[in-house]
Amino acid sequence: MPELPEVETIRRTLAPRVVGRTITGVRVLSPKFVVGTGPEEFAEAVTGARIKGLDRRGKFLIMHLEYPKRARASSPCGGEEARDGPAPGGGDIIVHLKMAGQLLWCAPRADLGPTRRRHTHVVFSLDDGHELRYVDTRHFGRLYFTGGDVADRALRRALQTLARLGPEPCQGGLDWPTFREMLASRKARIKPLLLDQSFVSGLGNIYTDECLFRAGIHPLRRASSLSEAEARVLHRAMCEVIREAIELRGTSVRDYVDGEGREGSYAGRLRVYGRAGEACPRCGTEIARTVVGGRGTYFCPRCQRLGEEPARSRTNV
DNA sequence: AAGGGCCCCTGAAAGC
DNA sequence: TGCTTTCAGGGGCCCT
Repeated sequence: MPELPEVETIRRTLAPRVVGRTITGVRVLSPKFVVGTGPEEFAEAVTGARIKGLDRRGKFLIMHLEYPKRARASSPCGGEEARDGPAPGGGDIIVHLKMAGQLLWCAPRADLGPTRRRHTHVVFSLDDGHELRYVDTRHFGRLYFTGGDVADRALRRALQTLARLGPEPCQGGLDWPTFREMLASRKARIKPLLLDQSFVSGLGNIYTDECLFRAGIHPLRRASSLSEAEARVLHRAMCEVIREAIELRGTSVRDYVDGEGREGSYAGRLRVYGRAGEACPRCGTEIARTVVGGRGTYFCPRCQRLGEEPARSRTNV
């Protein structure tokens, strides 16, 4: 469940290790993780490329590649065929870790244990002797190669999603008056809306619950029903939570580790997520758990009131 | 536009 | 103890 703070932490730990390095080899152990091109073509395409930069957008990691000038290997079918293949010498690698993906920088002989070994899907060899391994126990994550087949449905989909990401919820990505306006035109419930990456990008299930708790807003409130003051408080809560989580290098519940395999330490700071039945740190009421939009949702029923709309489900007299 | 449901996938936890 | 079932979750996709 890497969300913005985790992906940013991974980016920060990996960047100094891999930027400037040249990829000397690629092993694709599970073809389905590479989108946009076949495993052999992928390996052939990016071998020899230099990692020019490592960026993050929302929960996506973008590995910018730079290609040396090289003579096209002569095609067995003759030169004319080359135009139909993947774009020669081009393409970046876009990674989405989804639930449990890990990008690990390590020594080539590093033993990451049986579970990770079993779920190592792509291995990049770097020119300084290290490796960058893509490990994913849940098999949800993907590596998209932008130099691949432009007609590939999954690739196009991912690029479109990336292009349509909403602003980041903090660090100058979004000021609160704009946020207030964005909320005002939406009837959706606030939690699913914050999870919508085309609305704001980077929030996942954990931080959404934390932000709403901090702002004292019930996850089922309609976005447009939030007052100006509430919008402002929520905006501030998002900035604070994200900033603090990045400072503490992310939240490790289950699988998350950074680019060097280290856990983050924000888990101890979570106030509601995963704490059903425990006392609310603010008022002592038991933290409740419910399901919103199919996601486990934690909140304090006293600090986060649902004032609006009569709960028509079962308001026993 | 909004929302519900299913799917992908497997380790961990709960249930028996 | 050990086997079986349930659950978690980001996001695509389909349907209403």
